[in-house]
Amino acid sequence: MEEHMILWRKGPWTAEEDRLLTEHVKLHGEGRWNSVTRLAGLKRNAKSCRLRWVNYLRPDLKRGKITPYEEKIILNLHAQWGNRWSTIARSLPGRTDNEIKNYWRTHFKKKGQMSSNDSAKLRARLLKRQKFQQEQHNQLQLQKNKEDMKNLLLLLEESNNKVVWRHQDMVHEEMSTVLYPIMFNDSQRVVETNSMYEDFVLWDGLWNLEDVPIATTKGLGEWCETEKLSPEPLFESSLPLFRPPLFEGRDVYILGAANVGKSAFINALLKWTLYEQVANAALDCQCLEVAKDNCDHLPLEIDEYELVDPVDILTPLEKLGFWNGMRLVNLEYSILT
DNA sequence: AAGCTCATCAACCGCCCTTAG
DNA sequence: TCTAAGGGCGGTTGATGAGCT
Repeated sequence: MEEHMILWRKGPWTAEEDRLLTEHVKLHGEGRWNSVTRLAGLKRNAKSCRLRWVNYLRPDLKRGKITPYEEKIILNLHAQWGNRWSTIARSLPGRTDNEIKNYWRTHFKKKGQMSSNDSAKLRARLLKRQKFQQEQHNQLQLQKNKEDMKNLLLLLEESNNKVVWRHQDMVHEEMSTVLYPIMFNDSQRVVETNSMYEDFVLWDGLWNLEDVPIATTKGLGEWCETEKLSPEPLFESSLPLFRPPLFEGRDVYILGAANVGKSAFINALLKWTLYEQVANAALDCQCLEVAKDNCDHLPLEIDEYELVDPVDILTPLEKLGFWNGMRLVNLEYSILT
């Protein structure tokens, strides 16, 4: 009854009001906002107090601009959840639903049709990612075989064995000899199994080999032995160190360095993993850490050093074709989980 | 310099859900 | 079971400042 007689203050909060509210919360904790007015001497209603605390005074709030990485999270989550701002905010510690909502409306809402297109693309991305993850899950049974293969690779590396490549003659010199590993010397092990074929379907979908604009003289389906990788030491200290990518909660990271040559990349892949595993790793991880240096092939803007969604790299690369994908070796990047 | 436009964001509003009595 | 209080959430408004003409 008494409350109806109170003229609640509205509008911007003063420093004194902030101080009173902060003191009150320190003493009594969050909640019971209706009592704030009485106990703290504020002429604000309960909702106003709660909002002020939640959106502005809370000590764990992150100040400053939304980072590109946060923006990508917002975009992805909005594609997934729509306008469920509080749900999105839970994935961004220190950011409030109000802040995210405002950011979205400011930066994306007005783009109208374009944003809906983006949203559709993002949904497609998410579906694609989910598909990859599902594929990966389905292929867990094959994991052991791949682990064996990896071990074999290590053995091969040590014994300087021959590697069989799938070769495509490339017009561009840069692309003339880079290959992706399929199988090993027959004497060691032929890994052209159904599972490998499925893996290639998967990989081919990622890089869209059929869309490679550069002519090849050998058929896409043609397998041939072409070259042996260099027996010299695989890595200098600054060269990339690839670790076996994911698989069910295992740490995944790929550390690269600037000016990494493609052979080093290939060797690294040979040393540690298969392409599709790298692809899955990239798609499965949260972000890539990308440095500006030597990433001019990246299909997105990089400011200094930042985290990006791997999909933002891989999806455009998919359109460029497999060989351009190899340019990833020129990046300094890491995959984090 | 003045006026206008636009972006930004704090704050408010109304609806809804949960919970306690 | 009903009701009111408390609180969460998404949509909207309005003040402010920066940039442009």
